[in-house]
Amino acid sequence: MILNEIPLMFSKACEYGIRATVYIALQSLEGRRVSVNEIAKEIDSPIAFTAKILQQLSKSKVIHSVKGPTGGFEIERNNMNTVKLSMIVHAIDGDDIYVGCGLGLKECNASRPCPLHDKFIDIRNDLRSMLENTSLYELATGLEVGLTYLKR
Amino acid sequence: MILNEIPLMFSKACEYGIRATVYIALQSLEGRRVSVNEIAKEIDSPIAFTAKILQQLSKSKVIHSVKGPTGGFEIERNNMNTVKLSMIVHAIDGDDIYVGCGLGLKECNASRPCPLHDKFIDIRNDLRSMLENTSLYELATGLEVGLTYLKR
DNA sequence: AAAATAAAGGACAATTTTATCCTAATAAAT
DNA sequence: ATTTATTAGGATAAAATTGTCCTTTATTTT
Repeated sequence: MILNEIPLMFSKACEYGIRATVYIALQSLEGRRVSVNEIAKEIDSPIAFTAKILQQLSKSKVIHSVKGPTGGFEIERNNMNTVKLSMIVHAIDGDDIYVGCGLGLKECNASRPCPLHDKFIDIRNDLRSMLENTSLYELATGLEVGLTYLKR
Repeated sequence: MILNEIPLMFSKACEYGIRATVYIALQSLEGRRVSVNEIAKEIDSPIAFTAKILQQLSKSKVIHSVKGPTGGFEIERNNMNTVKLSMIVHAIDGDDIYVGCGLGLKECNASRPCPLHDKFIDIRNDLRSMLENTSLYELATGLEVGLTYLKR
């Protein structure tokens, strides 16, 4: 009898956001613009909720949107290298990953640390550098080559 | 405008659970049994919610409870070495930290990985070994010596 | 035995996150 | 110009998590 089912690292919104963005990047590499409907189908996510997240990513300039027929979402080839995972996470989940205390203390720092402070710093730094060093291009090309998947 | 405020690693329940358990361990080292009321006050958590979490930890044998006057929660000195952080987390949040996919895919493994699979494995392994190797005794003594804090 | 104290547990309320639905705005195609 | 396809955005609903309250059970003290 467990109290919670916690997401591993990201919120559901962020999981969908990352998967959607990677899918958009992949299709943009082929010169295709994609609609919310297609995205939701291809990454197996709830359509309307995904639309909200894409709205947010569009406002944050992570992806680009075009209205009307032939419209949809896309990412410029150039941006795929500059857009890092950290930007997607930041746009949706904020920066708690960078600043929050693992035990939820408001004031937790080197001079007044929680019991896990030092141990968390190491793991968080690893997570942060992973997020900051992983580009959209890298993720999209892995998909393109058929090495990775976005569904199931 | 951010969609979510996600907890860094653990649910609120788990944060309270860890803080409470460390506090109980600290007091048990002094031979004191402590009540929910005292615990909630000392770790600055909601009383009734904390009581629920302690119930859960008691059922999972992480802590020991005694009813009636002079009752309360305690942890045997011996158990402080065998009880690792991982057990507390497991009792409250389950084992998603160990098994879940970072992008929320149901089927994500070496032969059918999500785009972040490999990168996540490294971080998760670090997190797991930290949780499995950190004993309650270690955390409690840090507090005892006044090096760490459970409030604010 | 009765009173008092503390955990256990059930019911429920508040908040947050996830998710849906509908209308408005925009822009292309006809 | 009208129709059509698509994103933007507001309102609201559902589900999960967090939090409270009250009653029951166990145990000690008087």
